[in-house]
Amino acid sequence: MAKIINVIKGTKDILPQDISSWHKLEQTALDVFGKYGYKEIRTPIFEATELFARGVGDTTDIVNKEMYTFEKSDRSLTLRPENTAGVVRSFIENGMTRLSAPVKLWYHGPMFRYERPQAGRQRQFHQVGVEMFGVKQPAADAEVIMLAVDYLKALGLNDLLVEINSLGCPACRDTYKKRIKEVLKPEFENLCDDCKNRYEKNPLRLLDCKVESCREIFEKPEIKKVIESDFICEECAEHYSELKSYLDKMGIKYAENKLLVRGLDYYNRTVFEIKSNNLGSQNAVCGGGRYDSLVKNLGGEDTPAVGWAMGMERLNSLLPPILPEKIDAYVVSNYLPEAFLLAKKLRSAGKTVEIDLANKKFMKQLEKASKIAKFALILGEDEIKNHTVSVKNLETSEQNTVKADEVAALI
RNA sequence: GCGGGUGUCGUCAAGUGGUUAAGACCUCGGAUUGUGGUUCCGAUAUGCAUGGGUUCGAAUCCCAUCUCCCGCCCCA
Repeated sequence: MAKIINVIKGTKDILPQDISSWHKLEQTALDVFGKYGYKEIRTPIFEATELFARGVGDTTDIVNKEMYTFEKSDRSLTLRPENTAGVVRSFIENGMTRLSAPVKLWYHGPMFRYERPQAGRQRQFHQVGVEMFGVKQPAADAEVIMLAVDYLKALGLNDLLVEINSLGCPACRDTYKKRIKEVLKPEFENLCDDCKNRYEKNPLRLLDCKVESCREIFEKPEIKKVIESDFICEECAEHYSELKSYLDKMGIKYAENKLLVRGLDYYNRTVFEIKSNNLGSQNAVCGGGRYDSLVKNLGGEDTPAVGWAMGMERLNSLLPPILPEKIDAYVVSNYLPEAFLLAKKLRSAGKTVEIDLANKKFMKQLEKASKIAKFALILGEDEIKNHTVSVKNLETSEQNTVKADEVAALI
């Protein structure tokens, strides 16, 4: 035998026995998002590399080490590692700025990141997400979070934790970063390697380091004071508290998490995650936030926006498995032309029908029928002669011989 | 990218240096050429992730590579 070829590391087949859950995720998205006025958008799976460098941020891990990038005719192209940049690109390019705000879009599809695979993390994975453009008020943040919770509820997922935080605007965040860096400067040499790296790249990330020695440093009073200070400016604080009051009024439970930072550069003000305890260490099913400067940074008109994405594989692993359903009927016959005609008629009437195509023995056909179908439709010499079909209920073993036209009504 | 574990049929597995690699499920065939789902009989790994090595002898020991899993980093 020839050597077999395996799937690429970090990718997976979605097999027929698992496809129903995927349909459920997609159908529920269509239903729930539709009710909020979201329209589906499908953008290409690869884009100009520059889109992600400028959109996601060229200091992020995603852009720095996780992208599948290739050259073609002097152009650098990249398999999308996430879809916000692509949707924003399309929003700008197709003049959606001119549409009456808010513009509400949703998508689902494969994303690609070159990471070490483990539970809940693949190199090709799928996301479903929403983006809302044109509303700067915190009501938009609230609705988008509400939508996420609604979607999860519609899937039967209630036992999840919503965490929120505000990163402030670029101005107040920069001040905060500077103060953190200042107060930590004398301790720099004592930080772990990861933290030294974060110190330069993303000081906000320093705060949730798990290394003991770092934790001790952050516990020092003068440092703790800076870390825990409310750095965000008045306007941002108001935006944040308004969001919280909406969530309170809607009965959406959430926890505030000051350490919630998120790794994509484009977020400002609201960020949030939805977590599960049943996912191992990759415990976030949903992540998102506000990104008011992204449209402008990508060459569009200054347009506020907010959105989120969920990992569909992670959602799937939280969903109970869907058992395969039996088909309506299996035609048991060694008279193929007649069997084809019967099946065709029933399929037109909306039934799911299969036929034995291999001319197997009667008993084998019936055995097969009992495994996969609710009814066996026996079509033998006698039945054909009399234009009848013997309809056998495979659960109750009841059997009736009826006119061929009457079969559809019985199954 | 770093650290730890793992890998025997389509699936779940026994086997820890000595001749033909248990068993179960699934699949297929027969008992059973018009009545199934129960039962009974039979078939199915010249091979143990892959490639080397040690040995008279390797699924079993050693080395390398790969996979998947777990943790870190990061993220959905």
